[in-house]
Amino acid sequence: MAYKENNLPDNQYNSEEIENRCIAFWDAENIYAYDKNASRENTFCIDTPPPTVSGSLHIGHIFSFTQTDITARFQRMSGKSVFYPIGWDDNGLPTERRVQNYYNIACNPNLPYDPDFKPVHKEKDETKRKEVSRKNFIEACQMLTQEDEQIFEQVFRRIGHSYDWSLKYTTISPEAIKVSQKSFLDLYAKNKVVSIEAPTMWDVTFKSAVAQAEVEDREVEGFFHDIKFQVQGSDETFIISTTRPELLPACLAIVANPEDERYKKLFGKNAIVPLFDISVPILPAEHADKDKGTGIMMVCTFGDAADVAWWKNSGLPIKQIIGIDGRIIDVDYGVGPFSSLNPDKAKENFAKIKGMTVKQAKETIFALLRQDGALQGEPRKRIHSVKFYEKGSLPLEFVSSRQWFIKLLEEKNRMLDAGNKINWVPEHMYHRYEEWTKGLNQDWCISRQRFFGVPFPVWYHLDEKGNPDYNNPILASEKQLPVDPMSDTPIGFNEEQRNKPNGFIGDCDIMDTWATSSLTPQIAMYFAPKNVPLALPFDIRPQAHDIIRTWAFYTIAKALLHENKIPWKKILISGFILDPDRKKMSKSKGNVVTPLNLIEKHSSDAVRYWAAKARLGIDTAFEEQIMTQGRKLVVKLFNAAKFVLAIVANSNLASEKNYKTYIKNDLDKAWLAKLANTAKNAQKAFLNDDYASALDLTETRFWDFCDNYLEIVKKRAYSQDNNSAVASLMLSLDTFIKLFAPFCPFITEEIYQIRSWKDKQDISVHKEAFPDDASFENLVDNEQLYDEVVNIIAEIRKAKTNANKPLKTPVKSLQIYTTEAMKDLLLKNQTDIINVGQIENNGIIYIVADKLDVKNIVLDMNFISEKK
RNA sequence: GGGCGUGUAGCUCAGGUGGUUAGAGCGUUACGUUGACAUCGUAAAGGUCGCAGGUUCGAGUCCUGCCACGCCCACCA
Repeated sequence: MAYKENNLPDNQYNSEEIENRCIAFWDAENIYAYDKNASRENTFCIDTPPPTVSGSLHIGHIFSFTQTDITARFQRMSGKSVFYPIGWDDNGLPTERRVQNYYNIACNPNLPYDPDFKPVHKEKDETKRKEVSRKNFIEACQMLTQEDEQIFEQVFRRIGHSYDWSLKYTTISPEAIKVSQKSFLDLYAKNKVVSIEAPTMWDVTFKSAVAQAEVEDREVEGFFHDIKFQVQGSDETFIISTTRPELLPACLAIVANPEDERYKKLFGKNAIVPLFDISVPILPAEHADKDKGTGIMMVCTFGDAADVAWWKNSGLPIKQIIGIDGRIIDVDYGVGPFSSLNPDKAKENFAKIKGMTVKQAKETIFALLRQDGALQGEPRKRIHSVKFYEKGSLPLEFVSSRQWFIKLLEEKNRMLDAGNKINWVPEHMYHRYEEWTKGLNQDWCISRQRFFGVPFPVWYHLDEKGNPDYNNPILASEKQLPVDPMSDTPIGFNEEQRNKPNGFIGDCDIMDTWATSSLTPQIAMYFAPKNVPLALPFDIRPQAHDIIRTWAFYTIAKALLHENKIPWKKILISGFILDPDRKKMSKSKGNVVTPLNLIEKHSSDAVRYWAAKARLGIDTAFEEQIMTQGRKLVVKLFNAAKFVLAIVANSNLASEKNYKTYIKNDLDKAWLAKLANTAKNAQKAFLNDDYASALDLTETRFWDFCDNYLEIVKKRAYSQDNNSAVASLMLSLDTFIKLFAPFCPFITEEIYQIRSWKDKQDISVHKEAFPDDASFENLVDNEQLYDEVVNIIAEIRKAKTNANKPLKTPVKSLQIYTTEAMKDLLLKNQTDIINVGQIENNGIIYIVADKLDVKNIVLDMNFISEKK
């Protein structure tokens, strides 16, 4: 397709027009298509982060994704076939939460499917959420994510990311589900995944298990309650300080440090739990700290991870009183673990908290303790940190349930090895990975009691009484994938046998979203054309540092367990965008500076410039002024190009493709030597993953071009003998648009397309080779000449400015001190100096010296600018 | 408590292997507008390079200690 009807430069820079033109052109010409015929060595594979589609795009996304795009574009210009897929991570809890709020619905898996239900967006709906079936809920999730994904795609296209959109995937797509389920089956076959019933960290709001990596600590206000316990069969008492009095009925035992003299005498005896009169043993335990609280504590099922750890070795029964919804469940005080010495009293007190939330139960128990006289003094306030699910609002509880776990604890050393083989940029980010891996203390819980995600490809036999046999799951065969055990039937059964004795049930859980996202390289390859030379390890994984312990860690784990390989050779860690107060930028403020607003205000190229200015791994404060600076650069590029094109149009070389042969002038060659150096250094910086330096170098040289070189050759370019100057300007412009192309793909493409010396082979600047030494062969010489001329001109300008005179004020005379060798060269090329400095005939006196100096500049003080 | 990072001009940031008067952009001030410039250019002011020691002929750069800030992890009755 033709890039533009009329290839003349526009009068003014119009970012939106150029952006729309480029996007349509790139799309039509498939500029960024992955070349499947390239060999693996000639392919650059990127494991792109699939953004979570659960709301709006944040400026932080634009920041880091653009940095990756710059790298991709450089690699493409270096001759690589770039495998640059994009996907949307749409499965998982964030999506469910957004869907619940957006449509004001909630999933109730017990309801039947309603084919007529259509979700409608509800703005600030205060009414109770409408309950819908699992299938209706999943459909609502699909509907909203598709809408969100279109918006994401528009923004990513507008900012000029060079993905191959034909490789687009979503993590909830049947194909991704297939890859993810296959991964599960492979791990099962390798005995790396198990289902066990055990106390697990549990979010009561989302009613789901969570993994260690999704947990964060938060400082909350709590109260120490001092509670008096009586030793059974004696008058002795002791005080326990606890922040969780509501767990009193779940108390299993009392423990103190074995070395604690105060309590040694109690070991072997029993204590009476107040209010419930349950007799519990008093035991020594290493994890009890003499100096904390009163030195003696209760172990409950389950107050925290220490309780879980201790319980595992204790042989004592579980007393679970907190249900999956965070409310107190019913228990029997007559028999079993809750047996009370005074069942009526226990039942009466327990009835008062049954069904309550943890918070309500805490208050009720507090009041009961006070009434009972077991409470000593007033509760004491304390700030302590408590574990939360990162997306939750209530503290995590430990709830015993059956969950699938990937056995990562036994892989710690191999995980450390694998991490070590990967090149971390910046290097110190490896420490985060290392520390997290070393500190791992639980296997990876991958089951979630949610709905919108990848189902486990698993069913269970039901025995004659209808009880499931979890130890011998029925696995889907690979040919069946993707499979939903809640609607698909296992091989060898018919649907009639579902939920019937001697029949089967489906596993109703779904997988942790990371269980699928950790397969992004495999998913991307699955979506690629068949029989292409793609394989692990990919070349790079770009990502931010907050998800090293999740995305990076889990992806490394999967590649290791499945293929015994590292997933990528290099991981590039981007920094964060911070608020001006240096906190991580909040979503609320993100509303003010949405990516699209910024693009419209400053242009895509300018926003990209802003992203490119930041170094990898470094958090930076958001500063919009950098986009303003970027826009100035883009406008300058546009204007300089227009100027050069106008000069070329008036020359003999207007459509001369082989213009380079006309470059003969010493000063032009000296300038080109500077430019060639810049290209070489920019390339070096790129190869070092330092795109920011590449931009700095290019930008500096470009302003030098505008401020100095263009001014120097202007007169000569308009003169009769102008071929060398014009050709040099052509080469300079061609070089600059290639150097800037990875950063500013729009303006550079625009200039590339409207050049008069473009021919049929010139498809796109983004298909051109990045400038190297060969581009300047035999065209560079004596760069020192250029430096000297620029210095001389600077001195002349300074003299004029200091005299408060216009720059076109004529110079009557000046003395140039320079070396013997340079003197001849300057003399030979002095026309340019005379032109730009407005120096009168025979005004320059050369004096041989050790180094350059300019002295005794005499201005024509009678000169008056015409305008005044 | 452990680990990592950062601290350079009013602001945002650059400153391989230690080497002459420490840089850029923005902002401020003054002047100008030269054949492209929704402007652009020229120039000026502005820094005890967090603090204190040490190594060295020489330290923003290397070493030690301290301070401040940020992030990650662990503990948390």
